[in-house]
Amino acid sequence: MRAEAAVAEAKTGTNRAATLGDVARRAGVSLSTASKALNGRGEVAPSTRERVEHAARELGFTTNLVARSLLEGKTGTVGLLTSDLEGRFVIPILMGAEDAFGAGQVNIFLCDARGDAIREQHHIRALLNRRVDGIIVVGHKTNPRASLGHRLPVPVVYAYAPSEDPTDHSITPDNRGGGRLAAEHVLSCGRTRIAHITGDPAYAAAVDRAQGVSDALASAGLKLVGEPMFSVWTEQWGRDATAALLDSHPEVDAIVCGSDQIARGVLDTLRDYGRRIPEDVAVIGFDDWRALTLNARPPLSTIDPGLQELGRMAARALFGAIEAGETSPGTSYAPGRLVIRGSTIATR
Amino acid sequence: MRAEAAVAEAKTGTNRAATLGDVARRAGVSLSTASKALNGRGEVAPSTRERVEHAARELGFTTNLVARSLLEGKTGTVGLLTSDLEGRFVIPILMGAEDAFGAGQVNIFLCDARGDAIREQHHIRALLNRRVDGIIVVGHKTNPRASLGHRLPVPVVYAYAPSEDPTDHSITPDNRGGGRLAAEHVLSCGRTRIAHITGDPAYAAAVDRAQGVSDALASAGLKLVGEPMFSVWTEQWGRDATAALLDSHPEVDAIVCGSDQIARGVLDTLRDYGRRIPEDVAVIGFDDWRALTLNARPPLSTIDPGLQELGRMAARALFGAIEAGETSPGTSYAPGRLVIRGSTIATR
DNA sequence: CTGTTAGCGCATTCAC
DNA sequence: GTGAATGCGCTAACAG
Repeated sequence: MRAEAAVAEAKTGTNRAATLGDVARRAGVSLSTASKALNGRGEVAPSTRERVEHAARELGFTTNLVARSLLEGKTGTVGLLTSDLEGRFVIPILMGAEDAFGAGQVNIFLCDARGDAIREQHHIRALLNRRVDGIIVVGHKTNPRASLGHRLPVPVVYAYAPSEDPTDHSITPDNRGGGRLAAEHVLSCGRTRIAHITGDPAYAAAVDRAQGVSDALASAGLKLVGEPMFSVWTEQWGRDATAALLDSHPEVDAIVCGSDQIARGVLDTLRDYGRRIPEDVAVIGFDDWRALTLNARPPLSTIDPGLQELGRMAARALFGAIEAGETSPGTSYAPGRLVIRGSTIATR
Repeated sequence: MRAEAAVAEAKTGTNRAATLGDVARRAGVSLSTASKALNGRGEVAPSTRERVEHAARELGFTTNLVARSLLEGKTGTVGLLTSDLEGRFVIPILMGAEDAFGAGQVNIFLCDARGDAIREQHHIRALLNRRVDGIIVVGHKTNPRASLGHRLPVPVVYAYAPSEDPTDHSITPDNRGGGRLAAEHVLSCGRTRIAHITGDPAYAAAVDRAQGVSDALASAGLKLVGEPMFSVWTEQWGRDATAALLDSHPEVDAIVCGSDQIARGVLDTLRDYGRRIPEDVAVIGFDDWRALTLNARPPLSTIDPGLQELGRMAARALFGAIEAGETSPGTSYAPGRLVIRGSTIATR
């Protein structure tokens, strides 16, 4: 028998956890008085409250939220449905949501659909059967995704990947703004011959960031050196693309990258070709993936997409929707933030 | 009013979700018959079962697990308490646990204590109040951690970081075995002048892996070139350590690294010094952090610590303990796996 | 101020 | 085969 069970048995005469009834009996009051005393509702004589609290402490009583949930019709839980946990984007969002909720006594059910629609449906069913108060759907790309529809009995907020349905509430990173920030930064460093190497054009993130870069250059009356170079999100591509770029446009003095991984590859090839960073060529990444940026040579300037804040925003939006009984439609954008390191401004 | 509420109202005459009572009424049977019909318990006439199922479908009835939990005294939920979500170790473990449980209709509450003991206590309280059936505690280092004690009313399994208390049930990576695997591999490649560069000696993982490396060399009648080099878990240290190593022991023909990050730094310095990899020096990492290993030049051989499997083991252990009513004491080790890539065996 | 009563939604006896 | 009654643990009216 587990130790606690023994304790409970010794104290209550049974081997189950103490209930409010046990507390009431021990304190010599009724159930409802005990309830009021512990929850601070209604008028209870200070002396009784004290007695009840004492009894509760002695029995190790903790209120059964399952029972309370059944009664109140709200559970104080939400589901977080992700399509791939492996992706590193989900985690900061999850952390943000966790801490926005954490304060408010909400607990999160985590479900990973592994990118499979069937499994997603299955999880939604399970969450609804558990009577979660709301659901956050986190995608792994910023491309709009299918809506869960409006037939669900609880509010839904879409994070990272916005819903295709504009009447849903979505929160997604401001990639276009982030691209603009990156380009404006290298412009402000006096660079004028700027190239852009980025990832898979099937990702909205790649396209949006590239657009932001173009916007910034256009505002400065400039154009990109060559065309934006789209391919895959890897260091390898960063290396290869840079070699090609130096061949065709040796005059380049800054490279804005679509991701930190690509930027790492870019740095490698620049070194191999004897270009000094940032003196000859400035490099800036995107994502602020610390494991990559902090250890680069030199440390990589980048755009922090603010995912944790995005998670907080999602949690707050969902919370508001739960209170209000419905979500407000529309897409919000989580702002990115420029992080300057040695790859754009020389350290000394 | 949300769409679903409207639906429910149209169908049941109220704006709440359909209950078993609604189904029973609509099917013209009693509550208990409806229950039996839907759960396949007891003897129910095929025709009435059909009628009940039909009614349930029409009303969009889904059984309320909160009510069932209250009744059965089990919730089918478990808590996963982690001390830092940022660390990349937690995620695969979480995934493993999710999928081991997923099949069995168990849902996971995720809690991040951010490495703070107060917050940890707070989360434990919350989880117990929600009447989880068990808890998995995931640490971010493999150093033994404080036990939650045996006074909890539910079983606890410790994953990654084992409990200090040997009567708890813990599952942790076999780092010593992993170190051995790594060293045996480079030995099998014909290397004999082997060095070890690794991370923070305050981490049991560093010490255990180093021990495994020594074990393997000793079995082969060899000794490490120089002493194991301990410092921090960064690429920067990998680079610096390698430079020092090549200075003091230019004859080195293999470097076993304590992590993939360190290995990446090692590769960089070897290149800078003109050593060919793997012809002149073989390099092997640890962790199989794909973002780092696959994009290294050449791709990095490494040890996959099997964290997802560790997560599954933890989930199964917890599940067993829940059924049995108590955990079996002891520490199990999740085995690592050698992953061979181009940094130890030349590709062609 | 305190106690009695009535459910929340469901599964399970036990009679019929 | 089916249904009425009971209770899981709790809170919220109400009555005393």
